[in-house]
Amino acid sequence: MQVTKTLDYAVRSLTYMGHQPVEKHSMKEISQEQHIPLNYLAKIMRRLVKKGLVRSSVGPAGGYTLRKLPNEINLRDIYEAIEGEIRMVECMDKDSICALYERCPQLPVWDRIQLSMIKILEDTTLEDMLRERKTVTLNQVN
Amino acid sequence: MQVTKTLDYAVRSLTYMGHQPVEKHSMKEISQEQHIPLNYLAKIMRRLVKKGLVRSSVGPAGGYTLRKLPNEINLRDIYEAIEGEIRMVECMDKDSICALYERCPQLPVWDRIQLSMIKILEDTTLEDMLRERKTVTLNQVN
DNA sequence: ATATTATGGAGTCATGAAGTCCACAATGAG
DNA sequence: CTCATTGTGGACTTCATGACTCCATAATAT
Repeated sequence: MQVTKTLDYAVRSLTYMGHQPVEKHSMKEISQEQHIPLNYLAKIMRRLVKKGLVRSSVGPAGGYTLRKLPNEINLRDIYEAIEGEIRMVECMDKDSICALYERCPQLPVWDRIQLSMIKILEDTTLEDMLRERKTVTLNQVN
Repeated sequence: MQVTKTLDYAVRSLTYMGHQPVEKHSMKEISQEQHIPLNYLAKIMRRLVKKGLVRSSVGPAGGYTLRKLPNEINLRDIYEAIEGEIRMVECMDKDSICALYERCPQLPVWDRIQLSMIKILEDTTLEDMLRERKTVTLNQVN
């Protein structure tokens, strides 16, 4: 039940791009600014492109741009782009116990947790996180 | 962000024992009834004993008993007995980015999710899960 | 005494996260 | 046109961890 490094990288890259949403950002730039291994970032960006979160252009002066405004991209989108569908439990031991003479008493619990998680993820946009950052920065300056 | 099989086994064993909370249940019995590999269950039970959730006695007619009533054992206890402290994020890249010129804009989000998760886990007791099971069983009979 | 039950710890196996490498494709600048 | 720059696709490596297995040992009821 952990946030993977890969997801962390993705979120960081996107928040970074969200700073100037219209500009193009090269992989190299993102990698350096956010301290993400270049080759690994490449892999991550591919997924984000494929899932339609960012647009890419190749060649010199190529790079990535957000496809939507920061307030239109929520964390669920990002999560699912990287990790796939959100699911906390695989139903285990399908054949014998669960199916036959009792139903899993745990499932409702994990379901509730999962739902509340999804809701929070959906309610949080890139913009929220950008705001978070600016506030903190300002606090630190004062 | 997955419920491990180990945790599943633990919860299932405990709900099973919660059925007759005072009785002693041998590992073999639990293993067979719940379809959990005996040797692996041994490992899990050790943790539950060490963390004070169940009491054990060895020798013939030995076995395990719940140390508290089912309504006094919540899922957080079980979770932490098996997986250790609940924590969704390790703060990554501690040295450079986070600490120096900005604070992580993601942290508040993961915190919120984690808190809501913990709350639900705490609010759910073994008894709740037992009730769940009985209800379902009755439904199936009718 | 002995069979039964739990304890402790080492060892195995498979999977997946995290990261590396490299050959290839697109494209803007001179 | 060509060449340096930037992204794409995929194979490969490394390491940690979950999910077991095995075995030798300790306690104890009969």
